[in-house]
Amino acid sequence: MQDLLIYNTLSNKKEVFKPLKEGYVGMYVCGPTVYSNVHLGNVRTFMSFDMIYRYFLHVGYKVRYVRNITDAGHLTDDNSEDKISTKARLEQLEPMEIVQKYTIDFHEILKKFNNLPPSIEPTATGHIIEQIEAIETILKNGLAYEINGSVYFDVLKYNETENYGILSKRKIEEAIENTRVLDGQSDKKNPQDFALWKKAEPEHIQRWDSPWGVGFPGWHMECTVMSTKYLGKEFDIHGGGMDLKFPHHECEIAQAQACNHVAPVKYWMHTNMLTMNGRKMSKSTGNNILPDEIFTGDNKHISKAYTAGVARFFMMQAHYRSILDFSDTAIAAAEKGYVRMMDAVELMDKLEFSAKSSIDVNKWKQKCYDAMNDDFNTPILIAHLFDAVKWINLINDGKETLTEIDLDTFRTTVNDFVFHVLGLENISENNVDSDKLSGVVEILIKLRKEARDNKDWVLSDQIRDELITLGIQLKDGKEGTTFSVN
RNA sequence: GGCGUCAUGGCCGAGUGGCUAGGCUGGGCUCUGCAAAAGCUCCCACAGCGGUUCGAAUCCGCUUGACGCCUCCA
Repeated sequence: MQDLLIYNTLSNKKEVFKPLKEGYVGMYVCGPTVYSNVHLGNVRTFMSFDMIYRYFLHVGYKVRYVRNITDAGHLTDDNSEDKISTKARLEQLEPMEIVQKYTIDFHEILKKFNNLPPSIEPTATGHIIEQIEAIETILKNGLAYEINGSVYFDVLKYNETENYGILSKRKIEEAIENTRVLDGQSDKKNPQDFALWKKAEPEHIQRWDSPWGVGFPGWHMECTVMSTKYLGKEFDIHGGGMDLKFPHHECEIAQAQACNHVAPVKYWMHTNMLTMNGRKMSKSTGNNILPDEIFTGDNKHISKAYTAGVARFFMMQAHYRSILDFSDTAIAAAEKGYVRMMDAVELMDKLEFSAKSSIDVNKWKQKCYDAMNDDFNTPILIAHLFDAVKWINLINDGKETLTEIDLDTFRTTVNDFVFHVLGLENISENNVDSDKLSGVVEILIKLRKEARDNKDWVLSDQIRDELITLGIQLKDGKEGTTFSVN
């Protein structure tokens, strides 16, 4: 297997990926808090890791991909209540009804974007016992303290022997100086300390018994517990959005270290933000666009509807570690390129082989793998795939040739990268009525050919123009006329 | 205020110390009844100011600007 470079945010360098166990990959990605609809920015992160998951599978790794559902414990701004409970009260539903509603939404959206489901999708509420056990271990190890029914992680104590800030590159001493002291209501010894367990006030709906009384777990605990349970005390990759680096992932490291006395993760991977109007998409600020609004075009930021495939292609054209700015012109440009690529891929099936090859297929194929092996560089991969698009058209025109073996390699490689690695789908396959439609269009093409043979340009152009208003484009070539549906 | 990231041609977006990313748009040509599609081709950018180097968009420093995190967020 060729070397695969991964940018590790722990070292801020590209490193050669060496799995803990040869041939196996353990990957944990922080999933959503299911208290509202996922927006396009959330989708980008999961889509990036879907691509990474797909590539590992493609090159032959056995992957256990764990992605959690946060259905409890995620605290609101004022730290008084968790998000699920707040939403439950607002919508007058059971917390688990909120969880169910938005979990289903999450799954449906990701499916539309052709994301593969993870191997395991554990929930925070399903691991309360494990979380309590882990908190007891941390208490026993002297790195947490209980006050008034809540348990907090003792960051300063931890920092005496370990490095709190190893991931986010913060220095705890400076952080203390720069932390605003809000008021005296907190039980924490130090503002940097974070909750492992929170006491539930009487009005709090989600609550569980614990050695410290009735309460609920802190946000960071679930990921530590579930990653350990399903991937081990040490595992290969932990991913998530850039904005989770601090405090969430920093806390995860501290918790795992406090429990198991070992650094939990070999490679930390962080995906960058999707912006709109130059600002991060965010649920709280309202600067976001929902997937369904993309599909219907019903959002002031876009001029028309776009398919999930186009949106996926748009995101794959940028590197996962770069900020990507969403705009109507950007996604419209991506759509054109996407359609051109898909048309070529479809045309590829009809190509015929020759006695000689005029293209070095194996060299090109290697370039595709080199791109992906360099920290999953999908923009470079797509650039190479557009070389393939060009060749497909040229072979079709008889200006380039491939032998039977080369053509076979070529087809397999294109299909592998376009469909299996990038996870794109061919739009025409989604068209249920495509058989009937193409039958009708073929009739019109035949009628138009008769008109053209009779030099009846008025009729032939009328057929062509009226079809184009329906989004059906005729393409006259040497071998006759074909069409595409937009 | 602290920490961090980034500044690329009309737009979107890759990138290595010297050799054309790619997509979209626009111009020209081929093909075509005319178009479209497809192909070929042109428009050779790298925030500013210094420095290192035979040579830097790519390394270093400073300036300016943008964004992210520090408080819930993928």
